[in-house]
Amino acid sequence: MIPEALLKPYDPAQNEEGVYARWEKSGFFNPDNLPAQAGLKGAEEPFTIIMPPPNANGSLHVGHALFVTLQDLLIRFKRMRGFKALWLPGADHAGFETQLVYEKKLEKEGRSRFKMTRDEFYAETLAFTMENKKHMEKELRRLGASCDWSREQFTLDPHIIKTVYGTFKQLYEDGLAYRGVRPVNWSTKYQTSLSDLETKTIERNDPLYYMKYGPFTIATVRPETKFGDTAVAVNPNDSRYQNYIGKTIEYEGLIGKVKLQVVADEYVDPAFGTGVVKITPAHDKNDFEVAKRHGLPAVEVIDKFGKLNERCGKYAGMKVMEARAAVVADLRTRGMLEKVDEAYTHNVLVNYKNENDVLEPRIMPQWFVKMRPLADKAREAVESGRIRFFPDFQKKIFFHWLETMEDWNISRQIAWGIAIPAWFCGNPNSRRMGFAGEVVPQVFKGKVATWRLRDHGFSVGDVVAFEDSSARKIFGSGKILAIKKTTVGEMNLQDAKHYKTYNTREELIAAFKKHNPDRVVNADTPVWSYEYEFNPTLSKDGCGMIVVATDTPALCPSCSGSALTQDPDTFDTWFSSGQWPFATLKYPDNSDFKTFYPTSVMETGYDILFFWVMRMIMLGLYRTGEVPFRDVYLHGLVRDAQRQKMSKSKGNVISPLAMCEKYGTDALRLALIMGNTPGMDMALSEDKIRAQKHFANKLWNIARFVLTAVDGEKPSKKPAILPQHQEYLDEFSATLVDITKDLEAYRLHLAAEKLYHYAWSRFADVILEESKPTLKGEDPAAKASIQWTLYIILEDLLKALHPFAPFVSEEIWSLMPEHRGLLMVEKWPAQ
RNA sequence: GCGCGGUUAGCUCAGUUGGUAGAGCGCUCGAUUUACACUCGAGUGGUCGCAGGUUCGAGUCCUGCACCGCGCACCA
Repeated sequence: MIPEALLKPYDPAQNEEGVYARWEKSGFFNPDNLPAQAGLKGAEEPFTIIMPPPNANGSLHVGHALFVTLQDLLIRFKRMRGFKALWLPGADHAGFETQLVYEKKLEKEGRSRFKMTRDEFYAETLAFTMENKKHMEKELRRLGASCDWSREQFTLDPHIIKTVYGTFKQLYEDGLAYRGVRPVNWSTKYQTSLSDLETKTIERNDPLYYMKYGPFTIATVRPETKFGDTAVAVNPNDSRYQNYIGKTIEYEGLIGKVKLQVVADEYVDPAFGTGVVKITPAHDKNDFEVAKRHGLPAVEVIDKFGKLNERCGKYAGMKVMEARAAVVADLRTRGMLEKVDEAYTHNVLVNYKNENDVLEPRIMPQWFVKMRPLADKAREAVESGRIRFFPDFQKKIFFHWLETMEDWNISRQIAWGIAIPAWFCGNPNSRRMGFAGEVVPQVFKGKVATWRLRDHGFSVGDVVAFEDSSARKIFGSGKILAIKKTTVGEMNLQDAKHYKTYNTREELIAAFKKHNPDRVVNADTPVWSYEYEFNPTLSKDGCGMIVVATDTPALCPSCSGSALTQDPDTFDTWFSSGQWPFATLKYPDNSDFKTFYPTSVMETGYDILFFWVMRMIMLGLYRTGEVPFRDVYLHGLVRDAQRQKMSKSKGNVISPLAMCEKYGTDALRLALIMGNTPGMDMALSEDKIRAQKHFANKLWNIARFVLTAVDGEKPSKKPAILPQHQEYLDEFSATLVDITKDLEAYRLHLAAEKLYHYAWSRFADVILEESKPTLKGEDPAAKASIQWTLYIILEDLLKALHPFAPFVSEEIWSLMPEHRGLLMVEKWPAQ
């Protein structure tokens, strides 16, 4: 008998939910339950994919559908090949991004996070996120994700946080995480710093102002920062300005007398503007670098709200653009504005999530992770082939990035995230400096020499904390008595006790170099010498100790038991998600970690190669000593039929769930696989999805035809097979071997296309047609031969198609005679 | 500026190691008591961006150029 269901047309929307429920109920998504059935390898060899946790702040988009399709394809394929296949799902709290989404929601309701307490805001965002997480999980099921829900993780789960804390503590103790005062990308709108990756540059038109600076004219787009100038710079080879180098210029500025040193630096392009640059180290990254090279102080003039501060005289309190207009107007009245180039185009740094949020470079105390040592190991892992990239060319982009990378700012001033496990004794911004000499339990006077810019800005009379050279231990506090500038060449060898006592200048220079390998040190390197009075108990404001711990420490271990204040900042979400592979597997002791790590494949979009993949490689290698995954498969972006980026505002968004309802999940999945080359963007149109719905229907009808041909019975034993039919079987076997090779080599699109063409153009259009006369004919031997052949091919075809079109294949399988088990755990039909 | 891709049929794209140019959609003509009209058959349509080179043979390998896209770094 032919199953009645098969006689009706195929209706994916009606079948799919039931099929998914059967899979989930079977427990086979959990690799621990996989049967050691005949022919399987006993499900012992692991195959692991950690799912990139979708942001739990909205609906799944077609990009999510793509990764679900690709990863589910790989997992189902390996599961059928007998592997202990684990696909571990998760959800991401997505720190800054979710905060933006939630703030937008608040804005619509006429509310603002700045009018809420931090805890209120956190609680509301958490509730919002957990609600979205539920939807998200439902949608993943709708897409057919055969992931192990029993192992699902959320980025704010307590054990994840514990792992993240452990990594941070280790980085801190190894000197790779440090609290530094360096320029960061500051968002005045959202009141947080952002990592370099969270920024983008956009082209903008701003007037270029030519202003008088004493004897010079200087071109700038930011005249309002002039109050933070600490020098002017020229190119050392610029003949026009040779006489000024090293001199100090003096002139009457807008808010009083200005004295600026003239320095020579290669950074200055003599061909641009007038060849003279104002140096504003506190509000420009390049200027900061120049300042570092020449030992110039950094003077902050813009506060965290983007307003000019008290150093700016009558301009204090004005916002940047307002101040710019005022300064320009005043310069003009006083004849200090030479000209204005209105048609000047340059690039400005903005928030990558909001182009209207122009970022302000500011020097702030933040947490940084030293990239160089981690990057070198990551590079080695890829160069040696321990991590492979698919497609291979993506690794060149990866290498290029590793070369140009700067230290990673991992602290965010946002509420929605994992709190940083650092505690300050006293003011978190209390200033610290290196310590000279031995620790002695009594008051004494001494000298310390340092050239690190982070130690700048001290004045006589300041109370500072003294730390050891590893910047981890605080000895006590001191009061600065005098500050003197000198150079390494002029330094008294005994003054440099901070770095030990040296016999020769070469030894001293070598020690400086060792202390900071990133920097060129020679006899001209500027050094500050601080005379101080050290007092181990002097502690007006706590001792300044920073405690990094995985559990909340009680009291400061350094000074006499002062209370500690936790760092109010949170981690960059990528710092925690960078640890996702080993954190989700519960490093280091859980059996999951031991079984499934290193994982097999990391499948994700090339757009987060740097944000995520690179960080996982670096942090995974650092924490576990092993690569987090062996293969990286990078897919491209899904664009619309005209290759335009999909966006709500353009109205060209294809909603994956709507497509599932309309054409079936299999159709959507097939459309996302076929014609999608690894690492390249793809164009997706509704037409393409519709075409794949036709394919699913074709399969349904193939099954109906074959089952009709065998009268609904499985042929009981193999008859003598006619040579022509044997050819059909051999040809199909060869196709399956070919497809298997494609899948193993991540040529997923080719595998799908070959199966499609075999099923449709070969099996249906030729073999089934050719079989018709035999089936109707009078030769029982030939009939038995073709019946057996058709049935076997259909079985294997369904198995091979299952990873690509899991729903329709499983549904047909369930309608086949004598099939009790699930197709998803059948043995793959080729070696 | 540095780096990475792309350029193949009207459109969107495949083409794994060099061996007679492919798919889907579209278009034209035809078929029909059919497993399937969500169908079948036939056809239309390409000097594979340009110029050289290697080779018996190049869409595929090498060199140069052009255009498009992306990433990084950016001139105040």
